[in-house]
Amino acid sequence: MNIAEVAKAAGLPAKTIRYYEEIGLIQPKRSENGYRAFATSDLHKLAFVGRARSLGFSIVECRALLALYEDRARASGDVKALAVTHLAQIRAKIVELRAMEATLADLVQACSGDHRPDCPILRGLAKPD
Amino acid sequence: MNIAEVAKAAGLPAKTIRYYEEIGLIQPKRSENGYRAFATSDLHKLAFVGRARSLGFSIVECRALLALYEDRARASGDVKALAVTHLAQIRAKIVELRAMEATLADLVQACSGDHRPDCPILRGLAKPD
DNA sequence: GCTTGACCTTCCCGTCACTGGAACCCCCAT
DNA sequence: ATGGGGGTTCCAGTGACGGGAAGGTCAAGC
Repeated sequence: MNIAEVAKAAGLPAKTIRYYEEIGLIQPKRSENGYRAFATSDLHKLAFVGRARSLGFSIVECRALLALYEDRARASGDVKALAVTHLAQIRAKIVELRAMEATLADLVQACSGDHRPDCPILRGLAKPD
Repeated sequence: MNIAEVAKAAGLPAKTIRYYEEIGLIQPKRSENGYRAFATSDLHKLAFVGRARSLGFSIVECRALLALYEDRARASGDVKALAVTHLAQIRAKIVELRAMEATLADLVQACSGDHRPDCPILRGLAKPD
């Protein structure tokens, strides 16, 4: 398979696939003409990484997950530990965003939003309270 | 005021303040010895930007907010429009993260997390379902 | 056989908002 | 004079790509 076909099948841009090769996530063979020649296993890995990325795992985490995926002697506890840590990060981020949302929603709600210059949003940003 | 004092008062690292000067958010004067000499108005702007950043506004948005903050003839509607747009982005991000959280929590919940290799998390990442 | 256009390659720069570090200058106290 | 704690500039790196240039390759149509 050439890169465009794999890109379509894995749902990733070709640029991203080249990048993943560059950082060593996959090692596709090369045809005589220099084109990347992807095996089915490469496609599986790319789809795997794509899904992990869409769940917010970093590239470093994806690399670890991929290693576990490839390791038939893995312990599921190792996978779960990674996932649990990442889940905690997601939840922390949600808490952070919800705090921003609450503050901002209050400010927006207090602002008349007309042509006059008086603005509770700017006042809120200008003063610590 | 020198940079360390302003950094403490504004709650920003000195490095960040230098960066904000570099990109033109502030224009502190210079003392004869070449040190930055911050006015009270510089401190206010930095604190303002710091709070806007902590609400997730990008630097570009902060620049716009700062311009409105400085403009006595502003319309509060312009400020509100910026804030509303940003609020929508925050909410979209929360929705995205909650979807990740739900999927990941399901996978984690299904995984025994022991020494055995069978792992629903890896299976979930490997297959589109 | 030649051209055209779609594909592929590498390489380099830009993104965003900083952060770390090197190398050097300035000021004050001992 | 020396030491330490400021300050300064400049350069490189972060994460995960994306855009675009310059050029090689392939299949189809004329």
